[in-house]
Amino acid sequence: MAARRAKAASPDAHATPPGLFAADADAARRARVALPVPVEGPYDYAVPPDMAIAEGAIVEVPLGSRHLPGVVWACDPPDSEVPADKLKQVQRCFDAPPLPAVSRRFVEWVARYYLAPLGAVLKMALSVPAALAPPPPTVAYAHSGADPETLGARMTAARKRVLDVLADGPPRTATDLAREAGCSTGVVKGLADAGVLERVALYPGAAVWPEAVERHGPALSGTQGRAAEDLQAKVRAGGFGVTLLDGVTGSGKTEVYLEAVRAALREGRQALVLLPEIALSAQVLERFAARFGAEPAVWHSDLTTAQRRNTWRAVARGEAPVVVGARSALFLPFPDLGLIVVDEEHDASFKQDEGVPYHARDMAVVRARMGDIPAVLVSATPALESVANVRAGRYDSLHLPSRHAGAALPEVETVDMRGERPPPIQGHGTSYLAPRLRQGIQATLDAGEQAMLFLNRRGYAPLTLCRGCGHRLQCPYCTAWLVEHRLLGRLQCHHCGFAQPRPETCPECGTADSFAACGPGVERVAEEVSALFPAARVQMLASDTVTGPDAAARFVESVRNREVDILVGTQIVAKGHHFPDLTLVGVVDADLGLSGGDLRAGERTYQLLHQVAGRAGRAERPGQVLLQTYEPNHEVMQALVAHDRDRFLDVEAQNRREAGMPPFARLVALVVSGPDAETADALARDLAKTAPQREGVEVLGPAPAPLAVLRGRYRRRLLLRTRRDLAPQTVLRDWLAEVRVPAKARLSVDVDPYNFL
DNA sequence: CAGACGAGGAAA
DNA sequence: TTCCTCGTCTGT
Repeated sequence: MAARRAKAASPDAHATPPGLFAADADAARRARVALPVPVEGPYDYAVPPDMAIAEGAIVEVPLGSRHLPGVVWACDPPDSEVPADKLKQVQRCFDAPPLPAVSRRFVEWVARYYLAPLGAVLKMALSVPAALAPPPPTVAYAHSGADPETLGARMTAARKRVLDVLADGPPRTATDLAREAGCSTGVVKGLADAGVLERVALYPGAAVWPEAVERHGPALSGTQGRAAEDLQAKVRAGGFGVTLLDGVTGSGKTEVYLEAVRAALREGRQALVLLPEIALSAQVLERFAARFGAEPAVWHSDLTTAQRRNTWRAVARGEAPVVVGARSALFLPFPDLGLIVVDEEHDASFKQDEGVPYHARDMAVVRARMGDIPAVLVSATPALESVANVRAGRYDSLHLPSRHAGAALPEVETVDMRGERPPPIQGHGTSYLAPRLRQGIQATLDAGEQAMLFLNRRGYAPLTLCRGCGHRLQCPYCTAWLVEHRLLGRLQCHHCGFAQPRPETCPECGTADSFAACGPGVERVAEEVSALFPAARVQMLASDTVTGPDAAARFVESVRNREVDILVGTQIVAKGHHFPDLTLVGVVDADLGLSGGDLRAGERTYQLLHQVAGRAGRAERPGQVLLQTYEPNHEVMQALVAHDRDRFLDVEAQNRREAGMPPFARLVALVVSGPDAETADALARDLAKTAPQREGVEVLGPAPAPLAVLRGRYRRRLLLRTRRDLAPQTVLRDWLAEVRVPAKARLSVDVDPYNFL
């Protein structure tokens, strides 16, 4: 209130630009500051009289006993209820670019949509505390523009070389110039002292590459060219719109969207390309670099602090034209973003599982809408959500046919495991490879080609049981079996990280040496393959055996160089590596992803197996794919065999519509957890009792979560389902306002859940 | 989130 | 009694 009066009393208050304080306001000015901590809303602070501040400014404020960075959300908020004597003072304003208005509105929108505290979302946008202090600029040297002769500067051969080197290029450091000119740094410094060169501040950051815009990529085919032109036109015109760019591997979709990126650069605007975290390999980045002639700025979870700081600041200053990043790149402070591309848009890893559970593909669309710019979603196997949006006319679509017109499609067959039980191998025991798959591998080896076996299950065996009493080795903290990892010599829980060595005796009946490994993991399949094909070189690959990008790159090299005959791997072999001599792909258990209560089980299995199948054969060499399944008539298998994605999507859409499931309805998952079953049950019951009752809204559950105990906490699930045209957030807010969550219990809310555990 | 604070257990 | 761990609370 005091602030409002002060402003009204100021004679030229009306002349103050919106978002700025009246310069001469003598009463206490207030700033409403959003903090990167999960408090419900922004807090108000007093602004010292001599401090200049505007909305979006990043400031330092005290909170409790510590000092935190925060973002000015509003200047002199008219509705402040906090009494003036409670206000603490803004300490200082960081010398960093302000958080752009679009970013602020975006943060706010994400928080409201996912029912997350504003601060929890802001934290993602302020993830780089070190970036707030200006980095010490590097000193670089540029032509001062003065004529050496008028300055009376001596012109030695070395000095001449430095000037020549500098003539065709940007300012550089003394070290760089000296190296290029083949002299000592003293020469460069001498020129600067003489006034021929001037010292300029060079901010470390992502490369700026003006020439990239004009660099031409490979020639595009007719369809590709038309698609590229369509996207470029959208980028040039600006304005919000979403386009689904859909085409199989080898259809040139990357080249097409890079043309759109180029158009954004030509407009002088920034472009963001989102990729699933694991796809951000050196390989992919090299491809971008090759295409643009310079490294794009990169953003993912394992950057060093220095890289993070440099990239964040470069983006904020508008100096990073292209950012290639994982989902969190969405929260970078782009001042003038002109395009967002989401590659592999169907990939489930775009949904964040912990913290604020946002979906980066969906939020990319929201970010595009707020920035009034186009978004492009790219995939060979688009998500049903995206396809439904195209069919409903909300998104445009561009389809790219395969460059090799069907020739590259591998032949996909099912191996019916009901009829083709794998016979045990002499002296080895259970087998997981049917005779037909074994023959296929043999034929591939005979032809001098490579084979790959895919099983999306790490370790040796998913279950270990006692032959004496039937006891199953379980995680002490989770409702889950311990997975044997024979290479590591221990049993692991894949949910909480618990690990123990394999016990000597059964903890239940005490029998020694009584354990039996049940079911296959990649390690076990690799073992079997080695026994079946002793002459072949077998390589096993799983996320826990390949550590870091270096190991991955070395591995790719070894397969390319024909140092491996048979490759056995999990998920990580599915992603786009091109192995020209790999002609057979065997899927050990194609049904693996289909069980369980996941509404997208079929869709995901299709996407994964499609991607794996795409590893077989390339261009001139036809590939073969064998799917071992107990359900050869399942629509997923049928669609893969017939290469009929659209029919699969039709069936899947029909099923979802009939079941009243997304994308034809909205879901919010509520997971209740507590230290014991009673606490969890009590809260779940309370929630059920107060469940909203109205048209188009439905509450399913409570039911024990599939992982009924996780990390020692007991879990119950409820599911809120609303009609597509209703906002579940409002319903949920009203509902949750009625329920008191006891201190030791927790309630987590997941809007648009993808994880049904 | 991170620090401050208080309850309850083990060591002394 | 003290010290420490763990869990709960609070922040303008």
